[in-house]
Amino acid sequence: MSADIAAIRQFNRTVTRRLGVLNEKYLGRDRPLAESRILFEIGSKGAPVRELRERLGLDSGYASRLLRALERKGFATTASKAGEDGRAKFARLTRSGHTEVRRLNALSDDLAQSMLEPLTREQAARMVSAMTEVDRLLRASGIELTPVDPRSAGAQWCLGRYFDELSSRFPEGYDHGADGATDLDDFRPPRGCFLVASLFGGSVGCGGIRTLAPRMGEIKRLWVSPQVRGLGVGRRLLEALERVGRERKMRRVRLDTHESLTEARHLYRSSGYKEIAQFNDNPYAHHWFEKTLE
Amino acid sequence: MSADIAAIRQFNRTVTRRLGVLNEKYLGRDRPLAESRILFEIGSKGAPVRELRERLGLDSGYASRLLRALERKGFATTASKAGEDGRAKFARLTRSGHTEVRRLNALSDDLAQSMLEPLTREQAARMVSAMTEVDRLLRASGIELTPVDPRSAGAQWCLGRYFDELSSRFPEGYDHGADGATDLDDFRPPRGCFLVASLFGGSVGCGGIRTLAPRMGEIKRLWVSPQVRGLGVGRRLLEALERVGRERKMRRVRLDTHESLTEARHLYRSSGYKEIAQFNDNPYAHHWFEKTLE
DNA sequence: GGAAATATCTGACTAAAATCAGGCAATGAG
DNA sequence: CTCATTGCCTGATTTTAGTCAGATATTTCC
Repeated sequence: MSADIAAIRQFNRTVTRRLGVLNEKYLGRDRPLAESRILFEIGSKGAPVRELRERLGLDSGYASRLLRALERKGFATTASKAGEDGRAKFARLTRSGHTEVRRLNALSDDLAQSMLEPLTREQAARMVSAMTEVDRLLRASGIELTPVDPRSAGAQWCLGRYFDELSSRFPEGYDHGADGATDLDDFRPPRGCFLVASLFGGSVGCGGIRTLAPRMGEIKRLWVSPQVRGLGVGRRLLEALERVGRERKMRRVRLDTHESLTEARHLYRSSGYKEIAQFNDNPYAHHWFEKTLE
Repeated sequence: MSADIAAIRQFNRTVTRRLGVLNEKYLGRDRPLAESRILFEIGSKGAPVRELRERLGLDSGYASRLLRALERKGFATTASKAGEDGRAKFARLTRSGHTEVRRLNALSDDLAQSMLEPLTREQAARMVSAMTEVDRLLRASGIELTPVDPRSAGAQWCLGRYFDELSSRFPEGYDHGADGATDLDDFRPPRGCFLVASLFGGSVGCGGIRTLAPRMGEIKRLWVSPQVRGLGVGRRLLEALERVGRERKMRRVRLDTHESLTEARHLYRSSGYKEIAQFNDNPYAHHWFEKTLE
């Protein structure tokens, strides 16, 4: 275990030295690195200022200043989107901003190339596959679960994605209205809890637990963003929700699922859930599960 | 290939975001990060100021300032070592500097721990082994070969290590004097060339080529530091020296080696060298090789 | 011994990164 | 309609990082 920690520290040292040097050399050449980073984050489709700040971990004043600098240089514009919250602003790249991002992308490619160059073909292949693995697992380990109000922006965003996905995966489609009007307040303390999984300031999953009856909980709305599937986020959410249930003195938790959601069914089975008889009249449920909490 | 580059860029993004945040959170809490880094580099045994500067890539003025700051805070002292070059200074930790480094080490361990924590046992094991691999190969790709004067500090340092190693590996020991006084000037242009391999500002390997006769070169002093063995540095040095030979219009290169240096012999064979009859009277040589340059 | 080179230090300076307090406009709850 | 909140902006200010041109002391080369 302590050998693991030594290995991670060694990795940390090497990587920050090597990437730090290269990043500055390639991307911070004639402009502050923070400006390049924010240009990247805006991306071709633009992004809400709010999100830029969160993703890069910037103070709102500082973020504003950087955007203003980009505006002065003619690389980006920010404006509030018509129809949406007029306070929130949205940053977009201008034409020359796009050009600039392409230039940065080319530099970034050179940077990557320069890391491969000195290696033999075999070493390069091994490095790339190890990097892919580290990237995957580092993202997994960077995901944090936070209890939030189910009406909060993050929770709402996840639920939106979740319902979209149900519509596209259920052969019969999905109508949120028909899904027995679930009261969001059920997922707020003290009757329940709603968790959001987040990575680098963005939401990548959610799940809620509510009280069905005394000592009996129900888990619903368990969703994991496609970009982080296979990293064990679903299981972490499930286990965290069960922990909440235990704290609330629940003895059993139930949940239901649609036939087409096979990964979910697999997750539930392997987490100790047993299939039981139908316990509700959810028109989209085909399987009903229950687990006794220790 | 372009997929490889995309993978590296993704790795770069994830890693700088994740490690950057954690490093600042853990190590830069109440002091500039550069100060923490320099404290680390001084280490428990102390270090020459020169080396600190090189390892961290700092301007001499800036390094001096940082050391002064640490001195003011009572964490380190710098003084010239008695008996050694009076211009060069040596930095040491004070008692409270040691305490501070221990504190930083503990934080660093926590940091590593925090990366493992959210993962399952299996994921953690995979991440650690992938990190070890990335670290190895990133160090390999960070190694640069530079032609230098064989009398330069870097070259001399490597040669010192090299001769030390010969003394400890040859059963009969090694006396540099007996090794047919090789003139260092032979390895300077235009008659020859001396390469040093360096990583993060430190020297980790070397090798030289000189002119034995018109159109005939000899490679000598090929050495790779134990800390970077197995990364292909020896082969890179050898190939670079051959390239120099080609540029100098040499048609063939020769070299000799001691019986006990089996890895070297393996390297030469697999690089296209053929064993030939004894061509010199080096008392420490048992095998003589030659390769025709294309 | 004198000139050139080396190793560090100092002062003056700049740029980048970041924080803080206050301000304004849009929004939402009551 | 009012008032607290939210999202962003501005000006003032600080900290961190880094550069550059000498200054000083020591060593090395001739």
